[in-house]
Amino acid sequence: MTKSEKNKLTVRDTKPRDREATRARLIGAVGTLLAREGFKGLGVNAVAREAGVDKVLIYRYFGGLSELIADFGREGNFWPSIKELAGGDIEAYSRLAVTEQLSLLSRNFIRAIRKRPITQEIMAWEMIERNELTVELESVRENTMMNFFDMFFPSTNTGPDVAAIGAIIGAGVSYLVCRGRQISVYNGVDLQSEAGWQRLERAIDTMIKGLFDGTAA
Amino acid sequence: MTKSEKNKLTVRDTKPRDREATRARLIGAVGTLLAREGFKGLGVNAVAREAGVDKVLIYRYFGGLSELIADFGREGNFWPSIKELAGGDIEAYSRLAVTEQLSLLSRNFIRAIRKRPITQEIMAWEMIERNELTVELESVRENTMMNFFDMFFPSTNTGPDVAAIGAIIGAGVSYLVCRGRQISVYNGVDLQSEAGWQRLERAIDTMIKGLFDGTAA
DNA sequence: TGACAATGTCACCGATCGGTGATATAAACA
DNA sequence: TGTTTATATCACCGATCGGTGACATTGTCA
Repeated sequence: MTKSEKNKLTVRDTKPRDREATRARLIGAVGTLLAREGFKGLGVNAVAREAGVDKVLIYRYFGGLSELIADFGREGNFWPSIKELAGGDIEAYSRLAVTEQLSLLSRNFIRAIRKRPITQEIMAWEMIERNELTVELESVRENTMMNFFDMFFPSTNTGPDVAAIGAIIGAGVSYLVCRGRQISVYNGVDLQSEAGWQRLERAIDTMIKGLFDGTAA
Repeated sequence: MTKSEKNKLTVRDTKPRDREATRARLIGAVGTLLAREGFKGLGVNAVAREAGVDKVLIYRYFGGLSELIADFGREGNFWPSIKELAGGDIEAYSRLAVTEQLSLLSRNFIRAIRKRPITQEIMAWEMIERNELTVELESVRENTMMNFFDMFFPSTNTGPDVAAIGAIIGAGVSYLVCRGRQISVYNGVDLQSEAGWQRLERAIDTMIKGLFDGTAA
């Protein structure tokens, strides 16, 4: 007896027929898989297997894996908001001195990135290829960061180039957080201990403090 | 007539029998493929195809793709030496003031990384997985950077934490260089123009200058 | 010359990939 | 009740992957 013949005789046990629930299962599976395996094993077969659903439903309900991933990207809170970066109270933040603002921004940014493993995975994958998730994160990030800097540190012709400095520090933090997933020491700093990250926070504070002391305007 | 039978009748045109040349072709193919396609398409089939050689020779001569990649890693000049980072003349570098030393280090580091596309590719891939190439680069980098900082900026209990600051800036530069391969703007800074990189160099100089001005020792 | 090792080519294996057509089942509706 | 439609499952396709065994060719050495 072939499998086809057997199929016609046996009774299939099917999932409850609920399109929305199935869609949700698939979207959830993308997140689970991304957190557990990373981007590398994110294919139609793997996602369907993880969701406990047939892969053809990915094509039927989303059009393909790209669109499914795009839907997943739209649902997530993958990048900190302006409010989160400001520490929760934008009004209070705006009344701080510039050095305190930058210092607090760095601290909040570090915490925001460190507690988002999926964001770390996406940032790592941004280095390799562009897909629906990475372009989504790219645009959200660029908009958020630009709005934040325009709002609190409008560019002037005098004084330090705060945007460029923010780029260096933001990029450095992003790199070190992602890197800390694989190695423990970078340039002698422990990336996997709280002590190491406090060291980095203090170093950033030192740099920020120096910017507006002494000679600079 | 089956292919096997046909094989026995036809005369194969073979490559010159030169083990070392074939090894070199394979190692070279890894570099070519890495530069053109990146890590993603780096498999036994692709490498053998690129080298114009049968893939079984990868196993016979190297034991596998891992060992081949490791051999490739050992041959390359993927990370700048202390001398290159110091600007070519270690003696002259050691006589500079600390701020000039750090400023020059940053500038040389940026140039060293920007002109090494394969190093960029490896750094990007370090975020995703650890393999023979990434661990090779990791250890070379950590040793070089640590030796450099121990040699010129021995850690003290007073003054700024130069190692941590170097980690932030080095990581930031690494991130931005790799990122510039995919996108053009990060936090408002153009990563694909010389003007953008000059902006970043100036921003780094500003930060370094502030460290030893004013209050800090 | 003949035996043997080194070098290179080829066919094939099982696994996995993205993708699709046919079919079974349940729910909705006439 | 019978028909239709949406939902879910399965078998299968061709391509590619890493990996291996069989075989052809060349060079070496006794």
